[in-house]
Amino acid sequence: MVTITDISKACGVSRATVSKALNGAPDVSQDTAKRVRETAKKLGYLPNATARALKVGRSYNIGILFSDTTGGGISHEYFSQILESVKAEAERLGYDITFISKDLGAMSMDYYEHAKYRSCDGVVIASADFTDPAIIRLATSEIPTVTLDYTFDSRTSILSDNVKGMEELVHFVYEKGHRKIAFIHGENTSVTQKRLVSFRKTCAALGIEIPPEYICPARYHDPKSSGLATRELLALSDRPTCIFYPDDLSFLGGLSELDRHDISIPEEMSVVGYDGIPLSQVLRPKLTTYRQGAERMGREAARLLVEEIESPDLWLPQQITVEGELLPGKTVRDLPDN
Amino acid sequence: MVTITDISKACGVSRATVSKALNGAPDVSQDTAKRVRETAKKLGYLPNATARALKVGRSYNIGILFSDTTGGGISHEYFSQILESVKAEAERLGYDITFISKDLGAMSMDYYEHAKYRSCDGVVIASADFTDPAIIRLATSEIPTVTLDYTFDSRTSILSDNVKGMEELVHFVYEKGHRKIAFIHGENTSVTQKRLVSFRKTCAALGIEIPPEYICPARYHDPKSSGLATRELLALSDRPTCIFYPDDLSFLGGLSELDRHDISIPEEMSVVGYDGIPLSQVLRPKLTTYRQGAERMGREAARLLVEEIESPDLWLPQQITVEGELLPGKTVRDLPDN
DNA sequence: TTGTATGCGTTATCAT
DNA sequence: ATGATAACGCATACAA
Repeated sequence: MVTITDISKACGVSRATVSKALNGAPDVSQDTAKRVRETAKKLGYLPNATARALKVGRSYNIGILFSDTTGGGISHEYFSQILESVKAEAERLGYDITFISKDLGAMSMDYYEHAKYRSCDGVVIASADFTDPAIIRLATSEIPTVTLDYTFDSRTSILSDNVKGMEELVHFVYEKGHRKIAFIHGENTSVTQKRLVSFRKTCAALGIEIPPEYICPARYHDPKSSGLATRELLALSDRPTCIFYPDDLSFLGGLSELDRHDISIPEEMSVVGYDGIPLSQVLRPKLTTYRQGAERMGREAARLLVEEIESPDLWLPQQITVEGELLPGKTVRDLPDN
Repeated sequence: MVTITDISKACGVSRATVSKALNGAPDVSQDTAKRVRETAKKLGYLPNATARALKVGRSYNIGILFSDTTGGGISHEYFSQILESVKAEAERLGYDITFISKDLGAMSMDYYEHAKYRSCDGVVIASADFTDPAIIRLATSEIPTVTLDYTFDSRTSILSDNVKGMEELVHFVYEKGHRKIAFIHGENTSVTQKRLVSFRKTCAALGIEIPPEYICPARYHDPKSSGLATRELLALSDRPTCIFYPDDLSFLGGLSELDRHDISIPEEMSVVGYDGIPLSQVLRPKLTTYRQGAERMGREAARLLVEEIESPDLWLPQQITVEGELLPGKTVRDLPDN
């Protein structure tokens, strides 16, 4: 391994001077600076991020946290898109990405400890159970964090615009003539609350009354539970004409159930998803859904985290809301009357 | 930050003793060991991976490389599954995962330099253009590497069993009575070569003759190019009865094209994919395809890499082939005669 | 069994 | 403009 010592010997200057020259310090002559840079290149010198981190107390390394509890793992397209955009933006800003998890090998540590252990300059919490004490510990620690789809006090967060998304979807199906709309929702999280309230509020504003049995609980990214909810909805004496699913993947559970009852989409039942993952637009008929701005969310998360890391004195927590886009699809039928 | 110095003061012993006690060295009394561990816990001590890495020359950090050139990005399900399993196994063994890329911030470096810069103990090359000089440099360097779906000389690699996969698919459609089988293949890589040769060999063994115009070039994970290839196949005077696609995603391009010609699957055209990503089993009709053992591939890659890192003297390069599984699906029609 | 001393590669402070 | 020195936190060879 080539170190600054090697360069200093080759150039006949001290290690301090080499370090300065390499970092563009002003108090070194043009001559030596040039000579140092050239020999560094010639010898194939690479800075050692580990040594530098130890010395300067900054690792230029940010953690990213995906806990798998709610099916929010990396392989879900929404999250893999976020991962990809966080990674791209962080790298653009000179930071590497490392995964933060519980229990590394034999050592048992929680998220906070893992992040400290690796000297992460900050952490993006991309998918997690925000009631988990380990998550709370990290998010309320001295380590800069940015959360996605959840806000901690005095912390930066990036929020998908669930209120607007739900509004647009409800308006869309309303325009098509639907008045009997059922809503299958995910676990009780802040995201769910926002969507549910927005759903109710928009319906109320449009003068639609939603009977309680039209609101069914299920779990995110779990087709099976949405299938069960669908079955219950189909058993009602007064069936809805349109069903909202917690997310695109969950709709697949509903799809199987509707198949089993020989109910065709959208002729006999209209359906709506959420997320707008690529899969949804490949189904036939194309799913009517709302695409979340995952790419931009990841980018903003990385950008704001690095801002906080690099200018802590100028930093203020902020909540950024990222709008999505309605994908009309073909799964909502035009109702003749109403 | 709590360091071993803090513990040594609190316990009234030297830092060396603390270090030994914490690492379970034999030459420290039960008493002090216990006292040290307890105060460490009480003070909330966490080892500093950076300092340790600098000292011992091991970072317990492995790099993972996804270059996006062939659509092999993280958000493709095959690769996100690999990422997830590499991560899980590495963490089980006490290693963290860092992404390796080109060009970190202002610094321009290649993959090898990035890995050195971060002191990675090894790198898993999961998806890459293996003709890229930067990849070759990394894979032939002194850094331990494991490659997926490509073999470098005297290096460990994990290979999906493309020969067997293609064999099984050809036999499957042969049993269904198909004799006129077209094959759309991806870019010219070693994977493509294996699949193509296996396709030809299996057909020959079954006594099927494949006219040259039944073999069409396209690109992996690029529905558009497979759509074009499909169009050409449909324009032939003697159409095939079954089309093999380079991968499940590419099949979607063929699907659009078949739609445009009002050709129904499988009644008027049978089709076969490759990869067996979850998406393929959600399509209707379910796609006939071959699922690669992505989860196991990632696990083996991490396991063998760590073996090489930890026991370089006992290490020998090896090629591990991971079998997949045929998913019958519903897109291959039973031909009445033949 | 415990402690002293040293160095990993780098940067920062302070002389020169 | 340059260099000597120390320090970041840790682990280890060696002395006590």
